[in-house]
Amino acid sequence: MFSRMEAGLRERKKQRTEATIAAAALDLFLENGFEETTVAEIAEAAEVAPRTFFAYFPTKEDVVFCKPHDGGPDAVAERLANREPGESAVDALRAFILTVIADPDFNDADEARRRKLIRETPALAAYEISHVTVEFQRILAVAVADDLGQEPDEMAPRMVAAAASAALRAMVDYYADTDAVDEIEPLLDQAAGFLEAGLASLNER
Amino acid sequence: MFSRMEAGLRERKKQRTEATIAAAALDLFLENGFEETTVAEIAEAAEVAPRTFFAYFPTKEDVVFCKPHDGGPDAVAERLANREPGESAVDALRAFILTVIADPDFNDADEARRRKLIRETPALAAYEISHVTVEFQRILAVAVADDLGQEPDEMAPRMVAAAASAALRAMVDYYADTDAVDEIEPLLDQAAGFLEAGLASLNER
DNA sequence: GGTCAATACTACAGCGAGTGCAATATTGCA
DNA sequence: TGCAATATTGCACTCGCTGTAGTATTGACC
Repeated sequence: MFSRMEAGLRERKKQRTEATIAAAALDLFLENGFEETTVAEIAEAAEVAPRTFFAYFPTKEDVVFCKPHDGGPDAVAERLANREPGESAVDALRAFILTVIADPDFNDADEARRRKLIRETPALAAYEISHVTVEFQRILAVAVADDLGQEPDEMAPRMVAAAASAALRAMVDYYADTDAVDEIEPLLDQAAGFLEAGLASLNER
Repeated sequence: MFSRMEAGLRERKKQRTEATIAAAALDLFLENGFEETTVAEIAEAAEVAPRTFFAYFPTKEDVVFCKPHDGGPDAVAERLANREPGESAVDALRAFILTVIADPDFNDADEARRRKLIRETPALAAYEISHVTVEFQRILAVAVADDLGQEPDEMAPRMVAAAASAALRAMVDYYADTDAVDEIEPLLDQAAGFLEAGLASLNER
């Protein structure tokens, strides 16, 4: 009755079903491609009715972005919110990214293939850029606004957050394109320096 | 026979049909919303068969982005390519934007409603961000690479281009949100300053 | 252990976007 | 006028996704 049951059988089974569907979907996507895989096929592989897929995931795209790992929005937000008083938002972000890419989960082979799939599938790239990125910008804007002593909905924080988000994305893409001929840390330093310098210019007014 | 006929009757009629479909679509979108409007309805309004719609536009979204006006990709590319030797890419971009927003076409009421529709329709915003923006970044990267004496596919130009694109988008969104309580020119100056300062930091290495 | 309500699952019917294909109408040119 | 190119259409189909209503499972309480 109380909704605060630690883990009812029902709840656990739902989670297992969700995980099964997600795993089946990812397998098929990686094997045959995202567009080439049909929801009916995923359902069959997961041994559920096609209709059930949509009880767990609102769209076919969502199943690729349901992972709570690799520094989801909440993790960044927390790291930025709890940063040391002297630490700038950009520094905190830089530090956070370093911890994320050092995480074994991030360097996992399946995780790498998943990111590759997203990058190479227009529909997934579009989804990520217009869902994940927007949320990311909102979080960044809050931290930057704090640094600047402004509100998050003012021009400067939003602009810096947008630029930072785009710069990081460009960095990741570059890293992926060049297949790690460069190390990522200097790239990150460049990006951080770029942002800090821009921020300083905004502060000078 | 030669494809260099100035304007065959056939060609002109095709253009007219395309314009008719686009106009009918825009009208319906603005009246009833993008999602609420069906391709069948558009076709009916334009007096063509539903199938014909897809002979002119690959998707329902494309019909919103077929305008050659408001500084399409080619116009920016040309302005950046033909800039004065002393003029930086960011300066040229800044100047270009000023001419665009001064253009009567840009301040046209229908054009404003079209941009509003795009901003407020998730599917259209996603389309724009993942088609228009990507192209825009490519163009910017070329110009920035020129300034930096690097290749367009290197890290710094791509990052700056991505940041610039995002910063400008943030600026436009801010401008739209606040409904022009601020003037746009100071905002543009802020954005340009931000980018120049960041660029300088990349150059110092 | 049996009963009952909540809820997870499923089948079915249907909508809208988008495509391939073959038939038909229109157009430009000889 | 007649012919070839091409524009337009109708049709049948796939796929993502939704509403609805019926069935099965589950957990709590007796």
